[in-house]
Amino acid sequence: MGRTPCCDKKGLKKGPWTPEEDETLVSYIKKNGYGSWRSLPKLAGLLRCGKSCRLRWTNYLRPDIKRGPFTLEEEKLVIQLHGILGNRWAAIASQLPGRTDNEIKNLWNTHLKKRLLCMGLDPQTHEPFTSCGPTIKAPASPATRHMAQWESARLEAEARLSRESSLFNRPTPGKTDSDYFLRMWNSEVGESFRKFNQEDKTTCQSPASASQASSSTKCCSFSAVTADISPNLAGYSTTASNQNEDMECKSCKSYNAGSDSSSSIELEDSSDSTLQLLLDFPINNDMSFLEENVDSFTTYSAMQL
DNA sequence: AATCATCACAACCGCAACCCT
DNA sequence: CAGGGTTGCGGTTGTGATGAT
Repeated sequence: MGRTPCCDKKGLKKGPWTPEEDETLVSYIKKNGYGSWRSLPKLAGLLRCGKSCRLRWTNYLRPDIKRGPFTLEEEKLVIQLHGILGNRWAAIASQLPGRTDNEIKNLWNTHLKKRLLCMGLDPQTHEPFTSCGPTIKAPASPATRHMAQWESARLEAEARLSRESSLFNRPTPGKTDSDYFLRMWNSEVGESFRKFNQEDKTTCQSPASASQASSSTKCCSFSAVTADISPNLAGYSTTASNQNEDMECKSCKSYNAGSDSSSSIELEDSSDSTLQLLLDFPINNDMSFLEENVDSFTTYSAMQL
């Protein structure tokens, strides 16, 4: 139907790679780089299609691949980023050095998604389910939406930049979206955004004490992760645990087995999980001004209620 | 010990965006 | 500008490993 598969040529091998094939591919790329995936298999003497070679290299053979289980920090980051970016695995992977999009996708589908479901959270929206499906939540504050859009664009640009810089044997491409983003950031639009934040900071009061409410949680210790990401999620997990403290899904159990440091955690109360998510996000470049505005945004958010 | 179910992850497929001519 | 080729991405599948019965 329609498109013909790329590997339907007779003689091309499919399925798992052998150590010999790996060796051939690695030594060829080390020596010659990967100019064209299409022609690479022929030049390297592999009976594989270019697509298969590229996948094998990027997901398994690349020297900077970090193997082994994901750490708690990495899982936190994946959930944070998924909340912002959705199923854009490549963009998420660009923020986790040594991890591939495929690996993260697998992690999400086999572990994290189930854990969210187990906690009664919609894996797509990260919002609690109600008996009639996902909760319809009041829209985030304008500031939050604005920040989320910029953060999403920034991550995308960063992903592209890191991809481009990693292509050690490929010609430098022309103008890209990242160029565009950087131009935008330095343009009037970016300026107005920065100004907006600055004004917000000066006009808003100090953070309300509303964020002081805290409680401990006992249910799925997965909430150790979600608590850091979103107070809303953590708060919900507490509620869920009250409803059925003995109920713990397999996925959560396996998670608990790997982490026992989270039996009790501090939770904050906030109406805007997206805002908190962004504020929790590790920022170490010129977006650092966002951190400076934690107080004002928290207040702004509270004022929207 | 055998069988079945579930899990984990590597690999494949097809679409869409991008690039080049 | 159009069209064909190439690459990147996300969804899905296949299969070996592991656990449960």
